[in-house]
Amino acid sequence: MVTQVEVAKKAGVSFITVYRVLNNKGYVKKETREKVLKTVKALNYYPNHIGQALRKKKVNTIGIVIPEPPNVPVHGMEYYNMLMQGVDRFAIMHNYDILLSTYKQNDPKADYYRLYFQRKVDGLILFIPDMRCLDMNQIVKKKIPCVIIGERPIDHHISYIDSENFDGMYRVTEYLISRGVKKIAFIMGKPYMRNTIDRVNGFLKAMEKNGLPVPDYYIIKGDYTIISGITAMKKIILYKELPEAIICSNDHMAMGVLSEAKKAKIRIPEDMSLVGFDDINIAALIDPPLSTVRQPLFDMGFKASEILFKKIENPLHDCEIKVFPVELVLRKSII
Amino acid sequence: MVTQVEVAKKAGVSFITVYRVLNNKGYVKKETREKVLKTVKALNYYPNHIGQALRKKKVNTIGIVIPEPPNVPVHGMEYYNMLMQGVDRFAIMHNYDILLSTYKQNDPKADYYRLYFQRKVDGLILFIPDMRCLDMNQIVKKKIPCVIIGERPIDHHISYIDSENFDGMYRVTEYLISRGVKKIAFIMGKPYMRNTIDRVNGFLKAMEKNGLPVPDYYIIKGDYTIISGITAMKKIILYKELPEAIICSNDHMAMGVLSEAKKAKIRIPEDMSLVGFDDINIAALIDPPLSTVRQPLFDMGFKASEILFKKIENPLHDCEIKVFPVELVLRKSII
DNA sequence: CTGAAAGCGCTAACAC
DNA sequence: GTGTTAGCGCTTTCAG
Repeated sequence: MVTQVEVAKKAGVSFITVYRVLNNKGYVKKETREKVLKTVKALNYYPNHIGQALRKKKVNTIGIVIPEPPNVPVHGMEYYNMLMQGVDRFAIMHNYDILLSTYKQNDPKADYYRLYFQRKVDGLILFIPDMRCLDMNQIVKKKIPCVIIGERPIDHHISYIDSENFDGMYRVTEYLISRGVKKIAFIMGKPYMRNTIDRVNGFLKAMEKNGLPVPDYYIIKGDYTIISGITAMKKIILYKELPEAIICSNDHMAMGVLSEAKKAKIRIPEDMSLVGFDDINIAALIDPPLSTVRQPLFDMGFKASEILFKKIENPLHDCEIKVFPVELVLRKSII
Repeated sequence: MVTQVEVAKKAGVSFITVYRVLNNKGYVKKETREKVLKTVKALNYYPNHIGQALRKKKVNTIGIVIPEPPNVPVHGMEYYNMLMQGVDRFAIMHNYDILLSTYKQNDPKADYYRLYFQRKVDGLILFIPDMRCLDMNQIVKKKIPCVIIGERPIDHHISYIDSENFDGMYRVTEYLISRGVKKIAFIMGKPYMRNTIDRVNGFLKAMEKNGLPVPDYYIIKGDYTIISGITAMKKIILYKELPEAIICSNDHMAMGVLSEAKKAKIRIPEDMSLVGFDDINIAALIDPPLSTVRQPLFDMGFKASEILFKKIENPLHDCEIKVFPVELVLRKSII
């Protein structure tokens, strides 16, 4: 392995000079500097990150904690990728790398903080953590630099990023109503997730405000997977009367509904309007293109990265909370 | 930060005893062992990975090198995710973590090996690297533990994983021919990629073997993006006569073709059959569901991880090459 | 302008 | 059974 010392030997100087040249610290004679740089190139020397890290107590690495890919039914991998892009972009700009850590969903033994305690990372970004299993006290007690995306811890000493789930559903429901739609069914996501609650409440609020009744059987359970959309639609088809619209808590379930509707020769949007949430890439490509609510995922990831970065560089930095606005994306699945 | 020494102090032993307990090395009295374990728990001590790494010259981390997500037109993020799942599964089983590194496509200055030279990782898996910019001599000269997925270096001292691209296209073409289809157009991927060449050759071989002519204008350029599928289809529509089938080098382009076909009121499969490659998740969900060729992506990632692991644990381990068979997935887009 | 020496947390060879 | 000591590659303080 090529070390400072080796470079120094070859260049006929002491290792400290090598250090100074590479870190622009202290004065080094021009010729010496050039000689050093030449040997660095010649030997293909890279500063050993482990040595640096041990000394500086900083590894310049961010940990992203994410459910195991096979169990990513929540919004699909695409959702996570978009967030990750944002995180990565900011991280690269500030010389951080990204370490990936997956955990099994609903596993009470999942060790969300391992990478931090091991000092493999300087801080963590948790993507939609399973709040039933996450011990959030640790974050505060152990002062773990940490940002949560997609959930909202009650503890006000924890930074998080989310989007206006309530508002998005509220607005898209209002839009449907403005188009004359009255009988609207709603398919929910996993019941223990905060965004599930917010989304259904946004829907209910809009209905209530417009004096529209929502019978119990118009609120159908789901779990964010395509298959749960299919199941829900099967149930709905059995109703005496089709709703005029179905709003789904995410795009995946809307796709399940759509495929089941096609089987049953129910035309979208002629017979029934359909709405999703998230605006995953496929949403624009299916037939008919899906109306949905877009979250600024890239920006959310980017911001999370930024907050975490500040916290790492300055542990006294206050925790930050940022809730991003969402955007209605109206496509042909709505009359 | 909690260190071995602190644990030792609290437990009233020397740090080496702590080390022994945690690593099951040498003999430690039962009572001492228990006392140590208790303090480890009490203090929430985790061995500092950086200290270990410096000493053992091993970071237990695998680097995955991947094009920047925004520029992942090749097969879409989904493709990479599936590979990643496989890599991750094996890695976790052997106590490795995964560090992500992105590079800009077609950037001659992209530093593919940085993470390794910095000792942030013990080895690298390159996902479909841009062979125009990759200096492969380095892998051999610097003995970088490395596995390439989706490309085939000519140098026989480099491990790689790929799938039977030629065979897949050959078989799917033969299948079409067996269904009575004769006039088949083919949309190519990026010209500098090995799998592009293999796929088009598989197609040509099947056509040739069956004595079917392929006029030049039936081989259309593309670059694996949806948009290039759209462009290609626009061109095809202008032909005097529609081909009886279009085979695309990947599913994304097939989706582009499909959406353009719908606009032009060309029915799939009644007016024209359509075939993709990869079997990304959406393929089964679009209308009509897309016939395609599936690569065992998870297994490919898993195997890559395994080969890399062997190479890291034993640098003398021979390089390995594994080409996975593919599977025809016949759906309704074919007559 | 350049260098010597100490120490980050851990492991491993060697004493007691 | 338990402890001492040296050293991994780097940074930093203090000398010259």
